[in-house]
This record gives sequence, C-alpha cells and structure tokens, in this order.
Amino acid sequence: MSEKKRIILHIDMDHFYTAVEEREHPEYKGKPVVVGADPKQGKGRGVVSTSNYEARKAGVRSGMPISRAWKLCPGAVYLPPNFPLYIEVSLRIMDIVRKYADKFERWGIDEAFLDITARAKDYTEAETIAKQIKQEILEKERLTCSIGVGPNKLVAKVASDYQKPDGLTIVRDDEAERFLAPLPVRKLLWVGRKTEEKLKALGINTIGDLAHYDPSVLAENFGVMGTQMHLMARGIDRSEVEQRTGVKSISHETTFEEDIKDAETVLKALNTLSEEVTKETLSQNLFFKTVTVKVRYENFETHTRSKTLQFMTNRTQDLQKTARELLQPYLRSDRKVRLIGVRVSSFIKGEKQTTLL
DNA sequence: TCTGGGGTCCTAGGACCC
DNA sequence: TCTGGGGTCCTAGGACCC
Repeated sequence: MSEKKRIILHIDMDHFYTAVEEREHPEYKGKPVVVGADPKQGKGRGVVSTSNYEARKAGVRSGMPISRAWKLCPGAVYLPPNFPLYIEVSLRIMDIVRKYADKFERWGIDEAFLDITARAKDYTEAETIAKQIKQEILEKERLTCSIGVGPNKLVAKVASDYQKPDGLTIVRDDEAERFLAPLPVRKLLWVGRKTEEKLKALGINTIGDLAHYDPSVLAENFGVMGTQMHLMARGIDRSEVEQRTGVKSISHETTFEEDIKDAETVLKALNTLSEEVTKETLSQNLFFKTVTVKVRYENFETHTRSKTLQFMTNRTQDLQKTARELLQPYLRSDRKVRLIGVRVSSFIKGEKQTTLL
C-alpha cells in the first residue's frame, strides 16, 4: 500500500512571448511591450497575448481587450505574435528540460511538468535540480523561468505561480495544505471564472474554505469536479506526469475585422480556413472524418455544428463541401457574422508517403 | 472591459444495436 | 403490446488551459 512519494516540478517561462521579443530586440529593454492583436489606435479587436512587467505596471494583462490595453498604456511597443519563432525557442527549451526528468509532460508552449522522483531522493536534491534547469535555460536561451516543486502536479503548478519572475518555490508534501489554504480558489487548476463564481455563492473564497467544506455538498453542486476540487484543496492530486500523444483535433478560426453581412465573403473565408486545415493534416499525414464549423454572430452568440463522414479523407474539397453545408443554415440575411472556424477530428494516421519525403 | 486562436475534456440526450 | 439494460457512436454546448 505504501507507494513512493513523488517529487514533481512545474516550469513556467516568464512572460514568454514578450521575453523572446526583448531578447531579439534589445532596444525594447526597459520599455512596456505587448504581444497581441493590432491595437489600431485603440480601435483594434482582439486581445493581449502577453505583456511584459513594465506593461503590467500600467495594468495590461493577458486576455484583456487590446483596445483597453491601448487606453492604459498607449506608449507601449505593440507587436503581432511571431509564433514560428516562439515555437522554435520552445522546442529548444523543452529539449533542455526533458533531460532532467524521468517523466516529462509539455503543458502549452511555455510550461512543462517533470517527474523527478527517481533522480531526487529528497527536496534538497530537487532544489539543486531546479536551480540547474534555471541556469541551463538562462545560459543557452537567455530567458528566465519560474519553477514550483511539490508532491504532485497541482501543488507544483500553484507553487510555480507563487513567486515570479525568476522564482523557485518548494512546497513539501507535509506543507502542501497549509501553503494552499490562504490562496484564492481561482489559483487551483481547473477552477476558472465560472467555477469561482459558483463557489463564491456558496461562501467559498479561499482554498482553505474549500478544504473545510462538506464534500457531499460539493459533489451535489459540481459532480465529479466537486469531489476532485475538495481533494485538490487538501493538496491531493494523483494525476500522473505523462507524455502527450498525437493531437485529437486541428482547427483554424478567424475573427473578421468588421462583422460581415455578405454570405459570399463568409464562404470565401471558410474555404481559405479549410485549405489551411488540410495543409496541416497533410503535413502530419492525418486523415479525418469529423468536420465541425463554428460561427459567432455580432452579439457573441456562438454555435458549432458537426458532421461525421462515412469515410476518412484528407482532401480540401471534401472539407470545403462539408463545411459549407454545415454553415449554410447559420448564414441569415438578418445576422452579421463576427467569427467563423473550421475543425477536423477523429483521425487516423495515413500510410507513410516515403516517395514524397 | 467588449471580448483571439489554438487546443482538451466533460456532459447529456438520442440513435442504434444486442 | 409493452418493456429491460448495456454499450457505442454522434452531436451540441460549455468550462478550462495557454
């Protein structure tokens, strides 16, 4: 019954996109930098992806409308995201980090979980490893990160967020519950805005409140998630660090610069998105059979509609035809369209096209 | 505040089969 | 004529992650 206590690291790059931009452009150093949608003198649509610490001092945050960022900080350097560059840097960082782990799990473009149980006999050794990782990333990529160390993924993740930037926070298993207790519930993994609101309505504000709440009432209100949250609040999380396998879906979507009334314009964009999606599936040698379209009207009302084909395909024409059929009922003369998207899923791997490679 | 784009996972109802 | 239970697949919506 005694299973070995794990030691898990969570690594989180500091304001990743803007940090990469600052590294590539030393002239930005010391200035507020914002990566995201084009602000268009305060009239832009879209949001902030990342802001550096100078921009954060002015109140600019990830996910904020770019128009609001412009009001708060008109003097910032505004940049469009350069994803090819961020992905390239990310891959090199993941290669560095992976070497230190028995088990490794990438978490988005700039985060990773490491299980180092077999390499660190205690938290002192774990601390040494964490410092080595920070040092190697700094030397090789000139970027800083924040690391959390804990007995499971949840605690490690909350810990990495505790001290930033360039932080290192270690939470031993016997300290986990006390560490979490004073923090707001929103800090927990999987507790977003909606769940936070529902918890608040029950009088639960901190993780400590959650830990002391009746778990059966939580289960009633939140189902499986309620049970899970109560465990997390007490610092318990048995989920494994595991390498992700292949993608489950590939999608592209676009928000129009202005809301669109003309069906032809929308359908043309749908064709372009379909082309981009099949380009991606072809490059990964995937065949799909489920097609989903997404439409968002000017009032933000959003619908998805999907169809599973009788056959697997990777052809642009099949996708375009199916996507058009799915979208058609949503194109109404009395409704302006803000966004459309195309997604494919239910993959199988194709035959190796060795002659083409 | 006026809300991107890329994903994953869960739920719930209905169809269909044994 | 009325009625099981289980399993799988599909669809639509929603919450959450970075």
